[in-house]
Amino acid sequence: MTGTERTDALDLERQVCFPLYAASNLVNRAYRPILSPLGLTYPQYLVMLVLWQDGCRSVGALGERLYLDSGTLTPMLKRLEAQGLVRRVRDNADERRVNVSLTDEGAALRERAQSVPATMFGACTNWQEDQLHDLRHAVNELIDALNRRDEAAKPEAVTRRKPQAAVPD
Amino acid sequence: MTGTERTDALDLERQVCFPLYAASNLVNRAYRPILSPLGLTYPQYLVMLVLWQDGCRSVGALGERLYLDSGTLTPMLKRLEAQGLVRRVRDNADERRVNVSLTDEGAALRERAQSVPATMFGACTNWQEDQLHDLRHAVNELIDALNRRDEAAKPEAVTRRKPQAAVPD
DNA sequence: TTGATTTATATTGCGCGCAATATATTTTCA
DNA sequence: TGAAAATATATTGCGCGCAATATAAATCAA
Repeated sequence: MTGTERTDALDLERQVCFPLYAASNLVNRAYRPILSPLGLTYPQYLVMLVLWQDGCRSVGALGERLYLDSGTLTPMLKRLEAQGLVRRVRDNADERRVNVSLTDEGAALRERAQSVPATMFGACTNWQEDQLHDLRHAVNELIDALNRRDEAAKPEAVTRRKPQAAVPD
Repeated sequence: MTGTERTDALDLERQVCFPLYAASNLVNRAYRPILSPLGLTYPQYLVMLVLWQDGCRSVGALGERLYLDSGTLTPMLKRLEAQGLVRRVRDNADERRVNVSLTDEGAALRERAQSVPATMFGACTNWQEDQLHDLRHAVNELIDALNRRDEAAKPEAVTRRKPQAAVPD
């Protein structure tokens, strides 16, 4: 109302993706001191979560779970291998694939990681379980929407990634 | 129930921060083809949003708005300067500061950016305004919670960044 | 079977993010 | 005033993310 011409659509406060971007950076920062004693970065921690949960997985399967491609995963997995946490072995049945599995040390690290979620959110006062639940739900719906948009954009070809649907709720 | 010992807290599906991380990556990817014709990356676009909205700002003030520090901003602002979109000038009153302002070209770019939000979310079918609103609200609450946690962690010193409260709703 | 296409991973180059550190300026206060 | 502390930005080094490209293996088609 002050007279200067302003188009609200470009106001930072109107953006939906900026809080997402900022929160992702803040989360990464918050995890760093918690994961550092385990020798892991946050993306590396996510890879370990998948392997602890699913066991041996190909590079492509890890990428589908985490929405990442080989350009990101290959160097990251090599670092985890150099640390002795995972093995990278060519698949005998299909020599194109590389199977990633846990070493004994990688599997053992799970015990030390048990306290990570509680450390992360235990210190986060004033934050209730159901709010986290709502947030997870809302973000997962955005992920679904972005994936549907990608599929709609190129209907005649397979999408670059074929991520499974975001986890329900 | 299958007998293998499993601790749910480390399941990927239980994580709150992973969808945030994945969504942030997907958003960055989705913005790329939209911003590429403008010669901007998504973080650069955010800087331009602040400058279009606030006008001339110091590096530190930009960092408070975007939750970034000089280690990220300085090289980014140099790239924007090399493109002729912004100016970086030492503050006469306080020679420690560097003020960042728009060039004519940078200010003019705003017109071409007007269509960016609609392009981003216009193609996103099945996604309602109020869902985006809820998402923004939920993520902003997490940002506030993480900031409160940081302040609580080191009460005797000023926090590394002093971000203003996340935008209300 | 062979040649073309598809699939899986690796490589290259670039732009973030950020901790740690360095440098220069300003403020504090003894 | 003058030394110490605080403040603002810059630099360094490293680990992502990802588009584009390369390479090799598997599949498909003629």
